[in-house]
Amino acid sequence: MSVARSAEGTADASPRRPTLTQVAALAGVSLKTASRALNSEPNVAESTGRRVRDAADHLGYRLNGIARELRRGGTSALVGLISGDLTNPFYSAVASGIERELRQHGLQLVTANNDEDAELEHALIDAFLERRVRALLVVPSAERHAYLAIEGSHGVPFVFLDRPPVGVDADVVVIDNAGGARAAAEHLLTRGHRRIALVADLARMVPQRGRIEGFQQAMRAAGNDEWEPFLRTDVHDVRRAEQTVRELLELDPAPTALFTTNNRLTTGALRALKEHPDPPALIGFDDFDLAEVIGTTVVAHDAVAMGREAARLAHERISGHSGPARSIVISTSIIARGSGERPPH
Amino acid sequence: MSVARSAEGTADASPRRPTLTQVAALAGVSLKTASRALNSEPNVAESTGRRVRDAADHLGYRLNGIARELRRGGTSALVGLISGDLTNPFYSAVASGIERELRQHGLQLVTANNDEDAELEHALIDAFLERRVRALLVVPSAERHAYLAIEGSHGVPFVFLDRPPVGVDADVVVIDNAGGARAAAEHLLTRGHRRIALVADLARMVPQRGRIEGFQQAMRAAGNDEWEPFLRTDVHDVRRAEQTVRELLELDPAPTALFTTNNRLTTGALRALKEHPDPPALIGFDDFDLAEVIGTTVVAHDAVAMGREAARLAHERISGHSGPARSIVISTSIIARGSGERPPH
DNA sequence: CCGAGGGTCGACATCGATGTCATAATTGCG
DNA sequence: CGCAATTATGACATCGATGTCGACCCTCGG
Repeated sequence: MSVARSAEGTADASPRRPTLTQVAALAGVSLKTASRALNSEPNVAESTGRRVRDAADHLGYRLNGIARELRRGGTSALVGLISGDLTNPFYSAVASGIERELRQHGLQLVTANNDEDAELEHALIDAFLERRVRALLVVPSAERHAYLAIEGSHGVPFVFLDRPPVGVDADVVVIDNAGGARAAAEHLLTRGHRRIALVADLARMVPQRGRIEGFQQAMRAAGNDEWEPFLRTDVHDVRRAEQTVRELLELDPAPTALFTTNNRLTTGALRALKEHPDPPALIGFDDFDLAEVIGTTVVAHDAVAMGREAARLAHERISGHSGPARSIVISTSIIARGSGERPPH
Repeated sequence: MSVARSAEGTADASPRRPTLTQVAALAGVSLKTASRALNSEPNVAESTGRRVRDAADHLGYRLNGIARELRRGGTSALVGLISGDLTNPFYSAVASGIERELRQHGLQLVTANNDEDAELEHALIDAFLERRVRALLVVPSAERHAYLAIEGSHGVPFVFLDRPPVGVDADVVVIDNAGGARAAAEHLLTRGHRRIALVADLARMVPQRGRIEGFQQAMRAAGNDEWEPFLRTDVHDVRRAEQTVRELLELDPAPTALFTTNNRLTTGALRALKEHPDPPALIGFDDFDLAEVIGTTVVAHDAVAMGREAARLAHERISGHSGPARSIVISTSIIARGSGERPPH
């Protein structure tokens, strides 16, 4: 798989954009003086400055940021983000947090979707590095990132979000997956549930593993093994989640509670439970807009803050901070809204 | 308000990234030959090519896209998107559609949030133009865009989404707002509703006006004026929507149906109706993930397609298409899920 | 009246790549 | 075998801006 390195393009019957040289010519000054005037540098006569600015306005001149960046050291003011599809509210919340934080530092966000494909992700990283991004934020799909090792030494800071990198030492911001899952499990155990179904996404993904393991720990600590027949992993989309939950509820005995390990799976579960006469208790990982309306108990966390923190780490590195890789953990909290408090039956 | 033009930055104890000159030196060839080898141009001896590639690998060389772009005509492979906050699923769906389409053409998406502020929007547009984006996609907040007129003549294509530009002639992709609203109104009228509340966002925004007017038209056509006391506009956030709906329901007589003109307002309405014993009928503009679960009737449209179409138009312009401004209308459809089919009482 | 110092301004090199054109080495063909 | 065509390579200009440095003019103090 390859990412096109340059856009195709033909066009250009359109007039070329004026350059600083043309502005200077029109104003009757040298290139350098025009540059000084437009950048408000000192030692430009008042009248000269005005002539240059008038000429620039007249021509519709706009500085060429590419040329400036090249001269200034071949590095742009862009920060790249590689994540999954933005229609997933988790990713868009992260992107939003990043964008806001970057803007405060005069940096701009470039986004790309890795389609959860490791090869595409690698190609996108290459493309971003060629584009000389100042930093790269990645919600990785790839299993290994050893190929990035050399990058660190060349000074492009990487920050990983949600999933730690494998084979590289880099800053990372993750959610307290195990803690959140443990809390959810205990929430259900406390209310007397024993047959608790765990519906999880791809077990190869680290956050999912964390949630599964946190849940297991809590069960073990409570001496409960009745949940084990109800473990379902590698459920990756809404449809399959719905189907999986339907099947779980037809078992005999059926589970009296469900824990779904991300927003997609929770959506699927809600569809399956929609017209159920006597629904099991439900807790979902990831909060969502209408959870309050539906009355869904969730393990909430602040995805926007996650993006913000990642951008902050990146900015610190850009500004010269060097030191060992740092790790930030975003805490979780249970928000009880009813579904998680239904008793077993 | 101003957008920083270049990132601050100090850093740089880190080794500088190797240049093509260094690769060439290590391989013992000229700069140009190294360039040819790495770009797989013809007329490079097999052995020379290998030496150059080895040298490049050895140094961890990566092409400087900024320099290349400058040489290639001072224009990048970036396309800018300026919209509202990505945590709003409408904007993130649009962004997702854009990103997917652009990627197919080797273009990359740069996003910025205008915070629904016209001045910031203007500054962002300036910043993007300096960065020499190939095209700019805008979900505008600003009331006027006449200041862009000169840009068109300099060849940076603009595409406006959701809201048509004012004072400029440019491609645009909009939703069939009036049609969707009319359909919603008729849907309710057909079921016998007369006292129908209209809860709308800022009336100064064109899409909102379209929805309000479509609704009004349908009411007029049906000879119904009983809805007029229940018109509420300029409700801009979830909290106020919830409050507004609560107030509406306390009126005597109360409306028997509600039409909310975007996803935020629908969310607010759903909160207000949450524990209502005898809720009014409800139709919301914009579909959402859990609408099916909650049973909310909506005026749906395809926001991802909207982004895709906008990106397509932009790409056509980039590729040389010139011609009059085009306008694409995204159609809407009512998805009946129960809430909109409740009878009056 | 002269030299120092500061204010204006311009010539030229430079960032890192690619395009053009010239040159040397090789091959091809009659 | 000799001359044209082809291949392989390099020198140099170039994209559009900014940094360096020096030239010039003016004012001011001694």
